[in-house]
Amino acid sequence: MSHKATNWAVEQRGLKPATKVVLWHLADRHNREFGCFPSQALLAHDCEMSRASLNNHLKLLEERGLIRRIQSRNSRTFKQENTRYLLAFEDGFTPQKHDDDKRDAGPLPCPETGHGNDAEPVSKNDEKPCPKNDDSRVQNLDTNPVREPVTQPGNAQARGERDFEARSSKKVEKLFWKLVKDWPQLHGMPKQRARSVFEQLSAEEQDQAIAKREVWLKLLKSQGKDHVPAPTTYLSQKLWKDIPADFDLAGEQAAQRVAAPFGKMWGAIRFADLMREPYGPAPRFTSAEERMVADGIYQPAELMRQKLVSCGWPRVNTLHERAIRKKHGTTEDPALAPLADLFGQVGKGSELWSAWKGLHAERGWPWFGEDRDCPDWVWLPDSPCEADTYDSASDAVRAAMARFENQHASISERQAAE
DNA sequence: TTTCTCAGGGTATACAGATA
DNA sequence: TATCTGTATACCCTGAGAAA
Repeated sequence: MSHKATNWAVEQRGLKPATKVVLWHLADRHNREFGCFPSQALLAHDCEMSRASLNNHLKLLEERGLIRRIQSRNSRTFKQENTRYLLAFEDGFTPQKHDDDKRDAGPLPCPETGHGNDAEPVSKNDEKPCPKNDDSRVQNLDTNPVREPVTQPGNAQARGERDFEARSSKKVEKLFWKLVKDWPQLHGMPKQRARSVFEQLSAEEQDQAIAKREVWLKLLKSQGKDHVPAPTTYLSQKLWKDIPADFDLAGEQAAQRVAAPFGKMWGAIRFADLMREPYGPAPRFTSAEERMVADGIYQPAELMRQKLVSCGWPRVNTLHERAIRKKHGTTEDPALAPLADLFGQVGKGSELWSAWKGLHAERGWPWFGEDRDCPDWVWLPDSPCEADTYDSASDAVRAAMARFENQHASISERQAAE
């Protein structure tokens, strides 16, 4: 998550609430180093809307010039990959041109100008779809350009033949097998194409590809990615060049270690976030909710409280989501290590478990324990004394929380002083 | 070897409910 | 009552992998 991105998204004005939710979740998925590549299924789940609705909002955002979609295909398999979403605050962003731009689309929504141009209806219902529409991939299927697989790097000619003439084919073969040996998920797969691409690289690039392989694999792991691209992709796209300059094995171990889901460090990061005041998008009542409040079905304070639980701490919700749906953890924060030491395991369904659930409800915090995929044992703050020395599980939980809060406060003070 | 299903991406259309 | 909005469904592409 990038705070710059989410802050930027929150500041945008003149968008429909649902569209803003989509923008906010896109920003939430944005990574400063690697950009924004969420699948539509994930985004739709995040935004609690169907994929079709999501696409409508994405289109609106694109028309507003707030995002730009860049589709890509795997150079080896031609399979469509996750679309990259460029956000308008990113360096080098240029909005996608649309036919709609020919009309006066009005000012872009921004903090300075306030609302955009409302003179035109948002609905496009009166614009009948046209088979000639260039924007429609459905209507132009037969003309969709299909790129041939990348078999030669684009700069091969410019580089000249000198580099790979300098190495004997035997040496190149030896180096190639060194590279692909033990490559994850490659057992039994044909490697001729990868070798062909490898041979096209300069000697220097071949050495770099081999030298950077392990660091690149660690980088993928630290990003929580299950899939490891094939050697062909690694070589043809020269993916080792995407490794951030400050990312190395030592650094990765120190700063990029992944905190296991529901573990001590994961819990410390989660509770540290809950120590903040709610910071998600300000909840608003829908018109239906306003009517229910007016009819006395809901108390406004209670309804607002429920909404805060679901959107007050977006990072915590993302942690839950990733942990439960994908079994992914999060990047460790070494500064919180002392907090992680305060944690102990709590069994699902135990008295302590119920007490923790109660404390979450009391404080209006999101709780993850109801999900059926939640593990049977989860690390939660431990009480200073044995649990049976307290009058009740609730007292033990309060004591554990108090100790955590004290420790968290001193860490925050120390960080502020530094 | 062929066929089918799935998963990734997208748009078009009809419909129901909400709103002005 | 017309218009807007969100959703479901249908349809299209690609390649991978399983089954026949």
